[in-house]
Amino acid sequence: MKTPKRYLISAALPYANGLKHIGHLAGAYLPADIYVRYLKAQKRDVVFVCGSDEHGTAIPIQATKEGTTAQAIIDKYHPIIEQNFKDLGIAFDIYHRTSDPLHHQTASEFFKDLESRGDLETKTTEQYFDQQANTFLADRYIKGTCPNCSHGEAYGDQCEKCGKSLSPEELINPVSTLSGNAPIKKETTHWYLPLNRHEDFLRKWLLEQHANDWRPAVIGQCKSWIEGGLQPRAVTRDLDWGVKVPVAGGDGKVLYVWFDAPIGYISATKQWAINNDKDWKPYWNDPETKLVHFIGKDNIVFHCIIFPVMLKLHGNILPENVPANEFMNLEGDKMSTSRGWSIEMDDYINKWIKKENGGEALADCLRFYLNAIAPESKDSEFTWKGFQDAVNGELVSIFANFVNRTWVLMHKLTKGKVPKIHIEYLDDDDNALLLAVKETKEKITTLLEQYKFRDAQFEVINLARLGNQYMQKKEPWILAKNVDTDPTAQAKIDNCMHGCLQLTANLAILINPFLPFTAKKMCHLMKVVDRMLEWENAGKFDLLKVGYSLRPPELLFRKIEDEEIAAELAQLNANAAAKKIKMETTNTNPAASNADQANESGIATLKPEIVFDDFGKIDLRVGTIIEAKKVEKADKLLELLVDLGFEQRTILSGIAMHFKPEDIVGKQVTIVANLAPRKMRGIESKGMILMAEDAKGKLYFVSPSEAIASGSTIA
RNA sequence: GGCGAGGUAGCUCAGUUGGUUAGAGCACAGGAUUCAUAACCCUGAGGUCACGAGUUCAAAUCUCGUUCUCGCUACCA
Repeated sequence: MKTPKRYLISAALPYANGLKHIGHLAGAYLPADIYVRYLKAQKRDVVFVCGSDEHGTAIPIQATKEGTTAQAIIDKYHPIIEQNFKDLGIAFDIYHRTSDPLHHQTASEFFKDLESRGDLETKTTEQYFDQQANTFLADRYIKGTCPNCSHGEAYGDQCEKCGKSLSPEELINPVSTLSGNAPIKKETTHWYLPLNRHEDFLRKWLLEQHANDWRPAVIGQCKSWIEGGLQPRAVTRDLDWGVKVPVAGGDGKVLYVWFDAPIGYISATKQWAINNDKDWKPYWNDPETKLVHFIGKDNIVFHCIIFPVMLKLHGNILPENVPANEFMNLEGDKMSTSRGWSIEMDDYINKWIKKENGGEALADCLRFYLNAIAPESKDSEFTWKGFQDAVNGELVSIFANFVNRTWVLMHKLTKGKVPKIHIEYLDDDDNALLLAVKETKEKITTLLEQYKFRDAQFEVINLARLGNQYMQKKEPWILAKNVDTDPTAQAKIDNCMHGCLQLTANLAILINPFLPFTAKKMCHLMKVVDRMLEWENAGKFDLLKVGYSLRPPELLFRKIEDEEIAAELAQLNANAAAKKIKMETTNTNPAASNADQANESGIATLKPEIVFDDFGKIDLRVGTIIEAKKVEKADKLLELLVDLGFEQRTILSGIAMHFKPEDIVGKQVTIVANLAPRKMRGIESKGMILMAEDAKGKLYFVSPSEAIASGSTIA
């Protein structure tokens, strides 16, 4: 394979609305960092970009909630996240932010370019509008009951309780978070990216060219999208937080956050170029540049479908690969910051690294374990016990112990110096060791080029294991007892120690992409400069010069104690319990903890007052369910035949998860009889059945207290 | 409901185009050793490859069906 002229490596822009957890780290940042460190050791021309994603609707919402400004929020989290990455050895060449003027300018120009060439369409649709606040409501500004889990405070784009992605239309009882009023629908015009125009391109590029060299999950997901029929996607929103739409008619509108965020990779590159007096253009325009996006699986569609279309239209290069990782779970459950079930990078840093017995070594311990269980092909699971086992059992016992016993022996048996080689006593074991180092280097190189970081790291540990075996076989501590009687003993000791020392130097080079702090410390022990860590030096056995005296032994890592693990587990459970109580007391479902006062804070904010005439428009009737069956290909819909006395109608209701069809036949219910018909799943529904819902999401029919004639009016 | 990815030893995972007794690490058991952070080294035990059919001389691998987990997506008037 031809070596690319240069590389542009990106890691997903973290959203600057809070702390990021180790799942994020394992998903995108750590693999990206390993790859970049490897490339740099290969002396390749590479730029590693990242930055805070600071737009989107969640941030101003959060600001309102916390009584502060959007700017204050991003100004709070941007530096923390940036520092967290630094503390964990994630070495971006630039950590930029999308609120920077340079980014606004870059994103603006990008949009204008596409718009001027007719690559965007405009479309007028109805969107939720808050009359009191006189503004359109972005997804995040609408709250309501989650249709999936019945959580009372789901947002228009996602329910934070069950994590389901939503659209505002799906919410039950939508309410504006600005005024507390129910929103109305109003027309608005937006720009769209017509993905449907690029189906052929995507098919060819993804499904033909990259069918075999991209990860199956990535290709599978893309295929699913393409086969499902590509739709134009809105690229603007009615909002005032973000990059202003820079063309006529764009007043009061900003670029949709997903449109502007990936452009952040480009503006970050520009900023890097300015800082380093370089030209950014080849990194995004020259086909000889290899572009790789590191992301989590939730980002696949944006990076593999939408952004590539944007790049193609704008005349940029396309990603060579998008090695998306799956998710990392924690102790048997999904990681979630809002539920308190996660390990924040910031917490880990404060608890483990910035402690007396911590330090950079503990950063490498986390890197080691996260990479060892990286969810490269399927979801994986972080357990504190697993962390302890991996660190104590492999990193300390195999790797660090080899280095330590080498150092101790070297000081005991060869005066703390690199001994000379006695060629006449070299044997097959010595040759095998050298050969193994060379082979391992090749293996690791191949694995890294294939984004198989977990396997690559395993090979390094294996090489250290081989070192232990080599030393065990040579037994220099036994030979040392015979130095006086056996004239060859010292020579054999020298050869063994020489081999072990050169192996250590090689281990430092090979472990460097994964555990940079450790590699640095090993350089310190060996008294060599960092340049020794260049990849081309791996496989050489003359890295440490004969006669050179090295530093006294020093442990690379400490062991993780049982009590520390127990404390973390206790903390995790305490956090989750605390968050749970908080959620239950602050959200709309007090009944979960106090069933007697179910309406303490109300299921939803009271809707705005209406006049009697408004009410009079609604024709409520008593109906009797005479038939009920499940709608095919729908999980939640029941098709009901309801007798209204004067006629029988088909009414669809989303209650299939709560009631079995046979159990509700004969039930009398309240019907909105004059609601406009609506087609769902191909069946027309003429009316609506009223349901009451309790705090736990359980549904109840609203029925007359005694049997009454079907069709009776309700007022 | 549709689509995608998974289900392999107690745990975490490998298994290339179907080819002898299905691999590794951890954990476990036994042995050996003491230079080393009770570390290392050797040996061992362990799996109906989710389940059921089919294709084949031969299936963890290919086909179909069933089932479970995760993700995306549709349905809630």
